[in-house]
Amino acid sequence: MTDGVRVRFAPSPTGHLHVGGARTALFNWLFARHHGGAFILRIEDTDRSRSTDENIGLIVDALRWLGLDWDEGPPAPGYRQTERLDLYREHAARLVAAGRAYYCDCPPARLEAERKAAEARKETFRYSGRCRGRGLTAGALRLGLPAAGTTVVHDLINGPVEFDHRQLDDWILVRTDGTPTYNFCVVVDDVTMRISHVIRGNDHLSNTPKQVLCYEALGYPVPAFAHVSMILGPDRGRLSKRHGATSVQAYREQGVLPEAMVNYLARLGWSHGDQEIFTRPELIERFDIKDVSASGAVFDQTKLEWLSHEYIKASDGARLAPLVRPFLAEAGLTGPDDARLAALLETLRERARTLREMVEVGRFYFERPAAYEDKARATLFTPAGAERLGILLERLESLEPFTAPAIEALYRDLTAALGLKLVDLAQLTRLAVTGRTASPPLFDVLALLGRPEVLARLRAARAAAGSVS
RNA sequence: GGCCCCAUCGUCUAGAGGCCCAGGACACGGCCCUCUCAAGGCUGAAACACGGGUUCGAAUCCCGUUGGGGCCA
Repeated sequence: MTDGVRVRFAPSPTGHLHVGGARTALFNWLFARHHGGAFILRIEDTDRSRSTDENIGLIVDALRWLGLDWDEGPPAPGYRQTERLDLYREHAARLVAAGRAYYCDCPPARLEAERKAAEARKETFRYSGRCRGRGLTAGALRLGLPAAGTTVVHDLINGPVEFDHRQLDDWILVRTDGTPTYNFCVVVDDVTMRISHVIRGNDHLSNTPKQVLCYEALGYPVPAFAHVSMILGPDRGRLSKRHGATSVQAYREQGVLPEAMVNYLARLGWSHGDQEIFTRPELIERFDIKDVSASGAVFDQTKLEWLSHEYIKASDGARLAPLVRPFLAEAGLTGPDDARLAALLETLRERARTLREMVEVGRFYFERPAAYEDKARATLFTPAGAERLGILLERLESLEPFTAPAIEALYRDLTAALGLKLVDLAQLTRLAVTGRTASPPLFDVLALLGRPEVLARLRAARAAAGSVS
């Protein structure tokens, strides 16, 4: 039955969209699209102190940037837990009525003391269940679990995982103050949204048996589960801020292309033979939750940047131009019109891993060099260098047409006439025009810059070379 | 501490008992190309955590150990 697939991504809006969350969202989305099912976005904002509307906006933006569209969810009403409190209350009441849940008035201080005592005896603390059957009508609501037996979670990634009921507490569904707990909300939400497959982080696997028991107590069918491994930092610990950028937004700001991010995240813990690069349709077609790895994966920014580079190389200047604009502005630069910008970017795409790098590498296109690389300046801007710049200035002034092939011919002729190597004049010119020793092919750069600009830069360089000596 | 998950090159992974003295990719080294830097081509180094089983045969199955992660607190 592949037609009833309904999956969800349920972030807590307590911050940016984390790459781990993004990957979970992606796997859900791919699963839904592969099976022609529905992808639902739900906001788990019961932690009001840390959940903000601003964060919801951030997460929504990040998902949109990644191209993960949802079939149900915000801005439509009813997809935020704070809007669903009645549902939780209603289901809690049903469990009480069915005798599957009971109230407990054990003071937290006493439970805490028992916990400490158990710890001192090196034992595992488990709530005793002493309030069960007392017929209380107030307090914390607990789900009565079977005292013996096991619950098996049939996980699509990890296989069957068995949990012994003796290890499980009668867990709290609703706190004494009336607020439902996270795990209970999740069950009620998944049930009422008719979720068929729960694809989420590995960190929820341990809570799953309790949830399964809750589904059963409620008389609902249990969905299929797939627990995706966590994303790790270089030290194999949970990926956190101290490892560097962890939010999707941060990579977006670095100028990583969204399709690269998606491709990278997809390949992190999932694979399809030896294939590394996937188009979105390929991803949808080939994705199978069963092929997702059960082990944790280290986030490798270098590989992400390699993919970003691959996608940048594959994009033409016209596509890149609008994407680069914000990065130009950020660098305090103003670019030319789209057509011209596109032409410039053509020479940059093989040399930049990110959009931001593109601006750095091509900076000279947008402003005259503010300085020359020191070392090169010392060896190239010599009296002889100044003289050669003078000759170049003179020749270039009358060159017709001012195109890359013509410029190259001029350089080759002149090089031979002066008994030099092409590299000698090329590097001298490169430094003069770009301020650096590395750039896109020189003759293309000169042609793109145009004669007036080239001459102006050569003159400035000649002056600088003259002042050195 | 108890329970749960995980374990192939530095990293992401292929591998579902013989095709593997382990393949691909990133990163790294070398060579080629070349006006520089890239890109590209070729090439090199680099792994089955350990110990027991099962089997004619194990990276692949089982058990244990170690290590890492998670949940409960």
